[in-house]
Amino acid sequence: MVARQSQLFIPTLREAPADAEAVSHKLLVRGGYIRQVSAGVWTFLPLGWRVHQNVVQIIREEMDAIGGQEMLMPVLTPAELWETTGRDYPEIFRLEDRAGRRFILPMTHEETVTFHAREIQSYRQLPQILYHFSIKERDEPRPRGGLLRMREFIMKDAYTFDRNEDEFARSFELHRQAYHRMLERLGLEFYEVEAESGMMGGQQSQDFLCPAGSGENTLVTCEHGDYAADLEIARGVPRTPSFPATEEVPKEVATPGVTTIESLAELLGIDAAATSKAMPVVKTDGTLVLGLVRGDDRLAESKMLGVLKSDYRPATDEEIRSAFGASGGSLGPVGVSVHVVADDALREGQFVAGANRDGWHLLGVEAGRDYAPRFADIREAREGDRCPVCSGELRFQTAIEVGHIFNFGSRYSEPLGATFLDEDGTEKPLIGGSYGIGPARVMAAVVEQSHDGNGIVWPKSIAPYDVHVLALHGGSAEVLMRAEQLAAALEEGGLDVLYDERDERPGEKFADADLIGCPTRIIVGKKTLDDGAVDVRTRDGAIDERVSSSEVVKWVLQH
RNA sequence: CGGGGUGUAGCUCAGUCUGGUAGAGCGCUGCGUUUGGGACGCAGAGGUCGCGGGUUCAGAUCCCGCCGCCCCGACCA
Repeated sequence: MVARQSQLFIPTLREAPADAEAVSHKLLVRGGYIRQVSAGVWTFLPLGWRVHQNVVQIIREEMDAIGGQEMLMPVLTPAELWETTGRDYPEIFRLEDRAGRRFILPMTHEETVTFHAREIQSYRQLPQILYHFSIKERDEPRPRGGLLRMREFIMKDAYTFDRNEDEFARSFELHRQAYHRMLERLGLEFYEVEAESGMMGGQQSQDFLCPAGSGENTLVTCEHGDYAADLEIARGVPRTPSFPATEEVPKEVATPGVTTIESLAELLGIDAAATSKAMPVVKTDGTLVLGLVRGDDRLAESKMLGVLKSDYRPATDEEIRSAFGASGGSLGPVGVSVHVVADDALREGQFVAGANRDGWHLLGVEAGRDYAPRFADIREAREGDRCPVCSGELRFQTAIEVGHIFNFGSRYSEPLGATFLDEDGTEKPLIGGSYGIGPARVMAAVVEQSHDGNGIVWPKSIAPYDVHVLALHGGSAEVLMRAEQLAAALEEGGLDVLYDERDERPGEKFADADLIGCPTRIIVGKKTLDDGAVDVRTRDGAIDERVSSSEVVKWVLQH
């Protein structure tokens, strides 16, 4: 049935809501796609739900194509299930039923799916690919940017179960390829990057990032296209510092009142890159570790997390004082008893370092000679770095993480006792993987990448309607009749048609059509009625031409 | 959780400093004119000024407390 715009709930807005910042947030609200109910909680209005469903369908088709089996797991989940695996995150919503039984609203379904996977008995039943589209609840400390970070959202999460890591690698590869296919069909520019594995220490963990005007990730790519990574783990090659004269042994220099790299470099008249910066941190087990990076670099927290294999926090002033005998601005690696993790950039050359004595620094401090660190890549890549593969220039872009796939091994199957009997007769835990993608974030990413000053430019694959027919009737019954006939004929041809027969002025209809952003627009008005034609134009502006009424359906189907 | 901002009509906002009848534009309803890029005229509807307490003859406005929302940071399987 043709969708008659006068009867639909498409509340378009002339102005963007005052609290919107991201383009996708503004345009989706203005276009009548979504509305906010509370912080991070959104309703998909009819138009928005159509797009969401289109995204879902593409994901579903690609999942089914690799043998995925769709199912549905519940939101309401007994708390014990999560207690068994020891996942205890602050962003989990908790609740009780009337009898005091405790439940959680899960943020993901590893526990539940593994609970079911206990019914897998034999290697003969492997591998398995199970997935569902379900609502996730996360008590996010700070939701933001419309659909970019929500507290309640729908995610497609898939789970694989395999006999061993080799078999798992095949399941993982299937998903990688499926993700590439779905994102291509969704019309997104995306990069698959190695993801931060953090505390969970997944062996394989890939993120799918879409460059966008807004987003929470920073995508680092090489100008030559041979390197892409999330900033959190990106490796960049920093410039070579210009070093001052070398010293036979570290030489003390008075630096009264100097506690920042800027003032240190200025006082000594040297390159900030020829200094080092000490960051004392304390691991969960209470051990103090000194992180050391070049003066012009920043410590990359997730890299440090990977190196220490433990959560950590900055040391307090008291801890610093008792371990180094000096305060924060004067710390260095020479003569200290704590473990030193030095960034790879400090391997070669002599650097200025704190002397562990307030108001003093050391010139000519050389790793290996003056202190024995453990070297690691712990610096955050930054503008001006060169590509680690080809030395090309690195680019930094804001990006949206739309998907994440990773290996969770036996992280859940062991505690939940999901084992199977292998060919050799031994009982083994299932090897699992998780594969998530958020249709709402996909929508936001598409809008971020595909819009103009007037509104959204939907790709054909997920547009709410294929064709937007505008009847510029101005009271003319004949124009209305012709437009209706055309809309019906297009539907007949298998297209989804949004038919604007509202009693509005042309300018308003054009503006709304631009905002809503259907790929093809057909304008029926008095102007073209006489020569039995209509005006057809594509939302991306590529085509704008007059087509004879009898040819329109064919035209649209062919373009 | 720290920092900043904000809350007045459906939307965007003025009014708050300096207390005294609650406003504008857009939108909405009716009638008329108009009709290929957000028209015009006339007549109308619509607000416990986020919530609670206090000061005052009088509070949108001053004071105290709370809440919502936005941005930056922390956090983010």
